[in-house]
Amino acid sequence: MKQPKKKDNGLSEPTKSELEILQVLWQHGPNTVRFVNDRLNEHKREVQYASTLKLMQIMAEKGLLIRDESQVKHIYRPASEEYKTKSLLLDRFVDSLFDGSVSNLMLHFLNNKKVSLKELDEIRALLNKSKKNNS
Amino acid sequence: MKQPKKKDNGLSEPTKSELEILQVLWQHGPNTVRFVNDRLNEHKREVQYASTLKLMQIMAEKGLLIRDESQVKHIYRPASEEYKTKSLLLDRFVDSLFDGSVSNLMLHFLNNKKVSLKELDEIRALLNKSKKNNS
DNA sequence: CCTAAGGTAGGAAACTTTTCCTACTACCCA
DNA sequence: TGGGTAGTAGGAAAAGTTTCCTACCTTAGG
Repeated sequence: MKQPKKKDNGLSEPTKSELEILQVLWQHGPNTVRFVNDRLNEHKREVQYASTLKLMQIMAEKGLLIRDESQVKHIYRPASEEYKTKSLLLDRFVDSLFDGSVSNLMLHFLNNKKVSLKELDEIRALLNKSKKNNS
Repeated sequence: MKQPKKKDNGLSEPTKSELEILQVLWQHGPNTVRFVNDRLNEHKREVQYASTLKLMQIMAEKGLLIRDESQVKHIYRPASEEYKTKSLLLDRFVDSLFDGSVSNLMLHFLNNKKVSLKELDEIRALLNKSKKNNS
C-alpha cells in the first residue's frame, strides 16, 4: 500500500514546472492537457504534449491536481486554491530569504529595484485599508 | 576550454542548499568549509562535512563563490553581494507568482496572513521614507 | 620519524525533476 | 469500415541536485 508522496491536501510545494501548470489552471479554470500545453507553448516555452501530460498526471498523483475522468478528455483542476498555494510559497520564500519579515522584503525591494510610483501608491492604499480593519 | 556553467558574474540562481551556504557566509563573512558545515549542522540540519565541501566546490566552479586557496584551509566568500542575489531571487519570485507586482504580493500577504501591526508600521515607515526620496 | 587529525579532490550513487518516445485506445468521418 | 486524428498510459532516459565514500595530502605532536 503506497500512499501519495506528500499529504493529499494539495499543500505540498509545487516545483517550478508544476507551478507553471497551476498558473494556467488558476487563470483559465479547469481544463484539458491540450489546453494547458498550448498556453505553455504560447506564453512560456516550447514543450511537448507528452511532457505536459506526464507532469499533470504526476501532479494528480501527488494531489496537486484533481482529475475528472468522466470524459475522454480528462479535465484537471488545482486541488488547492490559488491564494493558499501562493501563501504557502510566499511564506517559505520570506522565511528563507528575509527571516520571515515582509518589511525586510519591502526594504530590499525599495532599495534595489525600480518601483514605480504607481506601485508605491497602490501599496499605500492597501496598507491604509488594512489599517482600518485592524485598528 | 570549458567555461563555468552559467555566467561568471555570480548571478546564476542558487539552489536551496546553495542558498543555505550563502546565508552563512553573508552572515559571518568569508569562511572555511568547516565553519560553514558546523553552522549548518547547528542551525539547519545534519549534513556530512564532505557534502558541504562538495557543494561549496561546485558553487565555486559555478561562480557563486570565490575561493582563496592561498592557505591550506581554503576560504570561501560569496561572489555576489547579498542584496544583489536576494534581489534577483525576489524578482524571479514576484514575476512568477505575482505577475511582477509587489502590490499584488502585499495584497496576498495582507489578506491571508497574520501580519503583526508592528510589521505594518514598519512597512509604512519604509514607504514614507521612500516617498521622500522619490518625489 | 611516525602517526593522528583534519584538510582537499574525485568519483559514484541516490534522489528529484523534467522530458519525451512509443504503444495503445477512442472517436470522427469519408 | 478503415484510416487519420487526438487522447491516455507507461516506461525510460536525461538533467539537475544532493549526499557521501574514499584516497590522498599536509601539518602538528609525541
